[in-house]
Amino acid sequence: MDIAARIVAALEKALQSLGVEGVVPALEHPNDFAHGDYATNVALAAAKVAAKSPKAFAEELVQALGTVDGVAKIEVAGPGFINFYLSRKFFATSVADIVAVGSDWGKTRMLGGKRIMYEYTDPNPFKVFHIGHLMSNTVGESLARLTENAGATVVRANYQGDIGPHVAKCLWAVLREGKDPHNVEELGAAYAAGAAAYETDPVAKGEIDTINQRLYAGDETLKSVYDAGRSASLARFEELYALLGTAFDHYFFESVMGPLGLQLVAEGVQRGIFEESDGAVVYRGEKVGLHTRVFRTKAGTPTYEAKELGLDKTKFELEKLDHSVIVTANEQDGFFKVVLAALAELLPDVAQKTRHISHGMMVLSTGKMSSRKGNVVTGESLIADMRARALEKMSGRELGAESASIADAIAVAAIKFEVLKQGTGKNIVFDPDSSLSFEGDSGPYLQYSHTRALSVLNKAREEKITASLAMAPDTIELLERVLFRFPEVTARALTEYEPHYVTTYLIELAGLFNSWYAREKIVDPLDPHSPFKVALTQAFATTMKNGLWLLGIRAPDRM
RNA sequence: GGCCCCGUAGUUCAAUGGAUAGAACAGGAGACUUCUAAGCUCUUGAUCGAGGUUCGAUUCCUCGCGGGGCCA
Repeated sequence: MDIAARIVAALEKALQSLGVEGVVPALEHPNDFAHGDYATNVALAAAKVAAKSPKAFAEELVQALGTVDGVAKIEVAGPGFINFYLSRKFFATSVADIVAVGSDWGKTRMLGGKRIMYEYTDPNPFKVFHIGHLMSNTVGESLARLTENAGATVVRANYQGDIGPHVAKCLWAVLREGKDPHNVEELGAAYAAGAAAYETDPVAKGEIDTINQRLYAGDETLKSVYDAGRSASLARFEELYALLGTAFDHYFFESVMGPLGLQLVAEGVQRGIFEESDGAVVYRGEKVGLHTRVFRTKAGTPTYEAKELGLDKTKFELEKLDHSVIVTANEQDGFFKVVLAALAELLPDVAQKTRHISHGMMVLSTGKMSSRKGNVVTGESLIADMRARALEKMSGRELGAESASIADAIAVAAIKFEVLKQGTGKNIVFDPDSSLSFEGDSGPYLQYSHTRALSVLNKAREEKITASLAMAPDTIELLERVLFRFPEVTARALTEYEPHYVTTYLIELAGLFNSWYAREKIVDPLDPHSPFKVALTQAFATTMKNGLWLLGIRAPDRM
């Protein structure tokens, strides 16, 4: 039983002894360190039941509590809070645990034995990989790692739109303007041209619609140019996944899901779940408080909705999953509500285990990003910018052959941090001109703190000072008081699908470490506390490294 | 028009219904010639408006205003 559970158990017992029932004691970490390590408001909540003033009741409760192992002091404060101050011994033991557990520090068993699929990133071949995909990848990868951290087996999936109107728009321009389908940049330009023509030129619209039909029909004459464009796009995406630290287990494609979706739609029509309307097939979402969406067009082609049905089913046929999670931007919230409602009627067992998690959008400070307007910030260009700045900053240091790899890690860290520092659902206002920060609250700041700690540990080895908990100073550092909370943070981040709890935690931790580092000489042969300080540094480095891993950010040894 | 999300320092973000609303950036001041200055210390500055629920509201509810998104 961990310390929080011990305190809660003691509180429950004390409440019982005072004859108060039906009040569940909740523990929190006070905002202010002066208020202890844990606090409970249970006395405020129970005062009414006990018919006493909150403060008086809190005093009685503290009397009834007696002592709790690991707690040095219990105090009543403010309007009736009960504050718990943990003991020197507790923290020293905790630091020792972190050092001993190492890379497993922060892991839980919340999802032990479960098999969970995460689908995320979802870029479309024939279109560019833009910062929105970067965002989806960042959020999805972090959630996947948080899930693995809880003991589950995670299956990573990527769903890519290799058929549909966007492909037709691109191919139309490729054929017309003689673009090279092997060249990803030319494909991007072709898509922009096709999309623009589709809106403004009725003739072009007709031609594009025809190409779309031919693609669905498997027209052989389009095959070579289609295949070239598709593989060029996919190869380029693969380079990015490697850089970003994602390795997918499954790749799904819309071209495959189309026929499956049409089957499911046909089945749904027979069962009265879908209905025909004006030649198309729709699902009347109004019956469950939503809106109507089209699942099969008048022309008989499957819509995104139909393909999604096929995809959701396929996932469970392919893998024995306990849950399937789909991560997308929140512009798809409405889409998923309706599709999952239809799925709940069609395949209830699949729908019940499928969950859609959405994140905010990357919003440019200069206006909405659109490939037609040509103001798309691509994943590659953003990473390249950051990499150049990292290299510039590293120029004074001799990092040799590792430089390129370190610069990549820093670039990715800067971007991922920006995404993961805030609540998942919120939009990110991105200013392409003022580039991302390497200073203050930033990914590189976290990495830098970690490398500093490793530097200290290196020096400790040189000076032959080994980590030891024997001589802990009487003063308990704030760093210790925050380090032990790490598993609580990872658990909460997973439960709420909010990686930013990890991010803000790591920022606080790094600040405390850097402050302590500036104040104390850690490696000092003349200081009897030095072995303890080295252990504390080790505990910090371990926590930071594990925490960064959860965010999908590499922790280089040097930078 | 219908539905969904979001409004917190100048800016970008935090805050589990709790105690004095925290950081970072920008601005101002400073220390150190010691394990990486991508750092540290100090400092100026904020809950969109009106009601309601509650012992207590940035947080929950209603209405309004403002921004974003989705659907016809």
